[in-house]
Amino acid sequence: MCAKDKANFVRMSFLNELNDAQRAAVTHIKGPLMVIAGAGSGKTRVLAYRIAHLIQNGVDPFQILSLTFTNKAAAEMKHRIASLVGEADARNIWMGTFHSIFARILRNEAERINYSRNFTIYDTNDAKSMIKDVLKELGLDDKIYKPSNVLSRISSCKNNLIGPEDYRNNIDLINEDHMSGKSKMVDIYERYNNKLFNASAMDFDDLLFKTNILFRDNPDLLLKYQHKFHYILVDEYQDTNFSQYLIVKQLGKMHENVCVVGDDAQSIYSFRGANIQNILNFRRDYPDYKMYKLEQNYRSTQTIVNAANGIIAKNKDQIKKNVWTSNDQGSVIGLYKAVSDNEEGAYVANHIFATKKEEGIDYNGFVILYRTNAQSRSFEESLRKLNIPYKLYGGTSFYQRQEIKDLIGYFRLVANHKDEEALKRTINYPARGIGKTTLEKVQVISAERNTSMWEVILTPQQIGVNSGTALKLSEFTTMIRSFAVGLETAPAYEVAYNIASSSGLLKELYNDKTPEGVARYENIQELLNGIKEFSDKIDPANPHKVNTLSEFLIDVALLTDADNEDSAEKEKVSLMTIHAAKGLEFPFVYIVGLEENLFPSMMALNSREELEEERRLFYVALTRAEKKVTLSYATTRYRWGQLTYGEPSRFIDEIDDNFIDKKGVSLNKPSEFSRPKIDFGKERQGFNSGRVGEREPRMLSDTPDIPVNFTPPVKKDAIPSGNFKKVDAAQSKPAGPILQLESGMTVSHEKFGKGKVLKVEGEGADAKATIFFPSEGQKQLLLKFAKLTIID
DNA sequence: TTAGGCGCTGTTTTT
DNA sequence: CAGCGCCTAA
Repeated sequence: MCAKDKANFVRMSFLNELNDAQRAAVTHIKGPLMVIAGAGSGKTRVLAYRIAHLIQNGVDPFQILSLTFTNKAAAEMKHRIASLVGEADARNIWMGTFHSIFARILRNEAERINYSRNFTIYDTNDAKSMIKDVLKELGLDDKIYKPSNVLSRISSCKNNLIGPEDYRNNIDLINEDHMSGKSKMVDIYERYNNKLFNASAMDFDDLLFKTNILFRDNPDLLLKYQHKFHYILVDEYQDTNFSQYLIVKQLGKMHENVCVVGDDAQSIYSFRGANIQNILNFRRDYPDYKMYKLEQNYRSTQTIVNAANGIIAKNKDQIKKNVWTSNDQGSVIGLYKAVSDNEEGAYVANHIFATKKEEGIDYNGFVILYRTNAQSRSFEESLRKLNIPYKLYGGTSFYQRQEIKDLIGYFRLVANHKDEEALKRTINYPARGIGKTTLEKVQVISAERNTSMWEVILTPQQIGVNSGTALKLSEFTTMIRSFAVGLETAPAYEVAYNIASSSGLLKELYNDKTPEGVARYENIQELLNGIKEFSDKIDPANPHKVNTLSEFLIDVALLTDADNEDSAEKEKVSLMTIHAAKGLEFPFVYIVGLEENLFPSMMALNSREELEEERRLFYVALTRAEKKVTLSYATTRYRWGQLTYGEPSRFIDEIDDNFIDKKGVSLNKPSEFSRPKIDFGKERQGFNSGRVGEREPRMLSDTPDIPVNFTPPVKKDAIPSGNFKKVDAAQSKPAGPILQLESGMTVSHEKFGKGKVLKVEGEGADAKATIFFPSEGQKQLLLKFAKLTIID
């Protein structure tokens, strides 16, 4: 078979793998199209095949712009396309997240918007820190103007392309601020933007905002990119915001070969400005668009598909579609009620261990999904106890760690001297006697002169510090400048290593022999190793090219450690938030922490819209599963260091009884779903002293034997939590004796004094008594918490 | 100027 | 519980 025939053969065979709707979407070449793709309906496959199909029909990969939601999705897509059309073509497609693609374009065209191509991308922490500085400069109270609130308001403005000027002219916004007592909001916004500019920095939203500005103010450039991108594809279209929508619209104007793929039922990013409206806008902008609906689910069992359909049907806002599957019925959804967050962790870990054995499937087939990152701890601990390897996605990512940010701070400052957040971070770490006082002076002067801090410390004599400090400042600027040698020309690792060691940072960490210090040193080594790898990588198309630190820095702010796929794909259980799981699939899915106020989140109970988004999130979670879903919740949980009581999530009850097995729960606790509410208001102090959970009976019928001398692989990515002591302490502390009370007894309570027992219910750990205290009235107390003594 | 201790306060999801 | 800002001692 010659190459051409082979290509034809491949094409024929991959088109045959598609169903009618999929094939129609893939082979639709010219003109706008929208693909509404139900969960598990082969959306990624359609996108990948469509791109492959375009290339096979003579489209130059350089003319294809494919926008994905995460870097990971982009990498996966490239991989798939490479297997269809070959590595060389796949590499040349413009594929990535909105943020990374347009950061790249902004760097290339930086001078058009008065920026240097070395601009820094500020992450959320940098941005918040800058907001705090703005508040200080304006003399505003950060209790009223909470930095995170301010930032999210600014962010939503930017996502809707409302700049400070527009804000000032927008009566509604100004009124809103006035009503809420935050009339200075617009001043903060303006000054914040100004400071970003002085620091030669952009926040995440700026990357999109400034792209719009760039295209608005430079028609020639817009034309250039319109010409360039003959074909545009947008994944997860339901999660794009207005700013992104407009970029796509502008770029697509010339060829109108715009393909958007999405599912309104999986829209879970409205907090980030995502707007369903964009789907309607698309219809308006391209009246002759074609729509394809992918409704056959290939991923999940009938049980899962039907349960998920039932859930989403409870939402009012949605595009009607009929997701179905011809897969097996499969097993019912499991439900487990745990008495504590730790016990929930133990149950899930044990269940995974047992299921793996039973099904002969490896650990990659399992995922634990939770609503908030903070929930990961109990699962990590339980998995470690069973020596089950796991990988934690999200959370405090590698790049967010203090020591990593410190070193990258140096890199950033070297590349962009104006980077104020980097300067603040590095100027006195390691300590060089440039303290708070000096820094404040510098900040005040730079604000007065409307310039960067770097500019100010270049001439330290002018800022009224003593000569010793002035000397230290000029030593610092000299050092930073010396680091810049080779930034654009030498291999990244050489420059990076020199900075790490000459700045004194490496030594500082090396000298710290505490366990945390050692871990930090190792993390720095890991970063340096990563840079070494980057340096050594050879581009086959350009083998003599040097990979510089400047290039390494370009995308570092946009990386999350989910993108650092482990080189060796060792088998591991995945732990992540539901948001992070979007687009992924696993045979066995555990959705945990299904409690009111946690999932749905307490923050989302104020409106129908918010609750519906939580419900879509639950829908996304369910539809990640291929074979089996297991739900769990805990009746008690530590939140913010406090023991709290939870009720089962409403979402559990929203699942049709045919698809869920509630036996495990009702056997333990017949009255669970109608458990009387207990007012714990006054007893709270009492609860703090007692710890629950750890010593509860496990209630597991299938608890596997735990291998005693299983040697755990040392896992770098299994993040040391350093928090084991506390758990162990809690475990070894025996539970207070549970008194055998009977009604009629007189007892004494630490806080409430003497009281008379009226009623005793339940047994063991769950026993509770109704007691009448003359001073307090009638109380219901759980005996395992209440410190009671029997008087007679 | 720095380090360390104390008390206060939020409590979601992410590029 | 964590991360912070504020205070004090050296």
